[in-house]
Amino acid sequence: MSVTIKDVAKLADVAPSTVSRVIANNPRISEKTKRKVKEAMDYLGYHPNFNARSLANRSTQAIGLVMPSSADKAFQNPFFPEVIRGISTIAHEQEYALYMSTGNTEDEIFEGVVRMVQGRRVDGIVMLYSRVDDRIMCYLQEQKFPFTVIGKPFKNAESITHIDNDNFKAAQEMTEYLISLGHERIGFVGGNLNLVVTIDRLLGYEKAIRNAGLPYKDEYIVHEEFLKEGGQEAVKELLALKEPPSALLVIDDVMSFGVLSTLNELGVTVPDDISLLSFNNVMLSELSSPSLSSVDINIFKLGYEAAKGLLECIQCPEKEAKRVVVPFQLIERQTCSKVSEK
Amino acid sequence: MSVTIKDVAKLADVAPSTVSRVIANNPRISEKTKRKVKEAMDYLGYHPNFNARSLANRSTQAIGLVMPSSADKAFQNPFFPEVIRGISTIAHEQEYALYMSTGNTEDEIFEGVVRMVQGRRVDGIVMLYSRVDDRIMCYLQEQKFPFTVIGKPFKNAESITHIDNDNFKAAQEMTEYLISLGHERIGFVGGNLNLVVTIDRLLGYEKAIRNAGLPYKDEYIVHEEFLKEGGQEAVKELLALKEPPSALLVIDDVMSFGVLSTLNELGVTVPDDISLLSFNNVMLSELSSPSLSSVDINIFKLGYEAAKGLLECIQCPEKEAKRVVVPFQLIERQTCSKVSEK
DNA sequence: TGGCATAGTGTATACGCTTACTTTATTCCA
DNA sequence: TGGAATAAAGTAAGCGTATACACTATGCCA
Repeated sequence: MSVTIKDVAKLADVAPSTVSRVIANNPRISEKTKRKVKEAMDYLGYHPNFNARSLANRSTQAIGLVMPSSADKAFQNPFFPEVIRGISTIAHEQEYALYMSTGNTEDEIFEGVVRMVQGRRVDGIVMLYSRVDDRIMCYLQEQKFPFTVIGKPFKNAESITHIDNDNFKAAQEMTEYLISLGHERIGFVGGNLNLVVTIDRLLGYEKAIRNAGLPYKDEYIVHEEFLKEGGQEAVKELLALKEPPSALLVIDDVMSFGVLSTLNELGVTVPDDISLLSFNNVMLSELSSPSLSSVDINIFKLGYEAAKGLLECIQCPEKEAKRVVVPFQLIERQTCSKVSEK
Repeated sequence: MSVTIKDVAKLADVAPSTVSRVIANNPRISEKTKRKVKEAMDYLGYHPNFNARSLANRSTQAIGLVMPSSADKAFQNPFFPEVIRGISTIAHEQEYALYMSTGNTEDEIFEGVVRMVQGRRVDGIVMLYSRVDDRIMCYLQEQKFPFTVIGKPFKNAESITHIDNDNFKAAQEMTEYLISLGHERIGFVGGNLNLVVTIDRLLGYEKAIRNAGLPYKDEYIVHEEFLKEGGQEAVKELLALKEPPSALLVIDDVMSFGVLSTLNELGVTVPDDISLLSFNNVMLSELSSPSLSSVDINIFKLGYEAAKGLLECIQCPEKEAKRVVVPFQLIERQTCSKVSEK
């Protein structure tokens, strides 16, 4: 059917193994033969069959991506395209292909991962999120299958290569920044509490609040999905407090969009009535009005480093797990201002 | 190393071929043997090796997704996660895996596709976009490789299975809708003119304008990337006209975000000063303020049907190409109003 | 000139699975 | 009871590539 190594060998008048060595650019083959074989390959339009190669090789030249449930609203977050861009950049450099696994339920995703791993479809996996008590991560560890995580693993973080921002520090510094603007009542709008990133940022927030000697109030802490319905309630509750916050630290730009929209409907002006500071600096964050002040967490680099780390794991399995910390940077736009004197 | 069909065969005391037939659920195997073999499989934790299977089988149980250049801003459009959700739903149902191909340049993408196809990594491909004179599509046709397209192929549309909205009609109806609100000066903010969808919608817009006996003015037509920088200029130009439009038909919600933001900065109020109507109804479109009136093009279904069509192509290659039209629906929110009397 | 490195190629087997073909066991009817 | 028909399982040959090992030719030195 399609042209194989044997066809090339016949045409170039060499043995199949020689052709194989030419493909692998084996130094034991003379330049002359290499040229001859390459001509034959071009002439026939030969392309190696990856499946055969994988079988003989025990390597697939593919890496798997594990995304959150596609039913989850988070799936639509522009974070993912950007992180994938980072991953695919290095994957391309090293001629690795990308395999995707998603599903509507957690079970579906798990099942997909098992198929990837056991079926030897990929050489390693990048987890695009880190949640508390993740079944998939446990499974991968049990199987001793190479993987890296974007975010901090909930447990065994020392033994798992992971790429993360220092979310604790970031949240702390950002809270301090808000405090430096004169805000004393700062709310925290978080997302899914099962995500480690939520926890880290909340802790950083708490640290800054306590360091500054401000009261840490539970009613200032709110966790919601970013969608309008949920967010609306949360924001209303916050504003209905006797002493409503004058600034909000929001865990994600998309969530900020929702918050912004709700505030707008309620007739609250940002940043005059309330300041807003969020994380991620996704491409859209400059498109809202007012445009979002946001912490650039360098999503591209998170992806790039995660894939790079994974390829290292694959190539030298005995290498030690490491933690890569990607720097963050505040991008000031229009949603933060000094607290207004009343 | 890992457990193979032979190990299972040995344990179950049958021949490897029998095990293989049990996996394929071949009716020629008695129920008794099936049970015995399945027990052995469970006991050993057996999972078939996909590569070996692909090789023997000449089928991979995987489909490839071709996305636009990741350098392209369009890559970040929430359209893609949603379309992928549709694809992955049916892929999961039929136990197909998803392969992704992206790259920073068109060449990289092309190369990736060639590797997918020639390397037999996938059984078929879904093109997630349709552009004018697309090299990849030509290549796939030449190779007679199964593929489907989301959007309308620029040429040979009859011979390529594709899933599309009736974008011409949609744009026409939406323009008519704006006209019915009393608007006579309607601008069109398009995106990349290399995309077939842009062309179709522009033509629909033109049709409606002409049908209504309104003047079709080139200066009302603008094409920009959705990012702030570009969009800003375009919008400013439109508003600087002697007779600026009172309504804008925008090709994409994300672009609308940019437009909205620019208008805001310019002190133009939506929808009082100018109405805005866009396409796609991505999840974010309700999160802007005012929330976007948008045409729901049923992105999920586009993905679902594209994958379904592809699987049909793969399973019966002689089947004829077909066109699937996914219905659209206007979602009225807050960005359109009757033209204000002056 | 014989022997021995060394470079360059070829041979043959394995990777794990599918499947056409064969063989064996069972049933059933004349 | 013999033999055809059928059901069930086994044998073995690939699928396309990689690679350990074997082999040949050449050059070099003693």
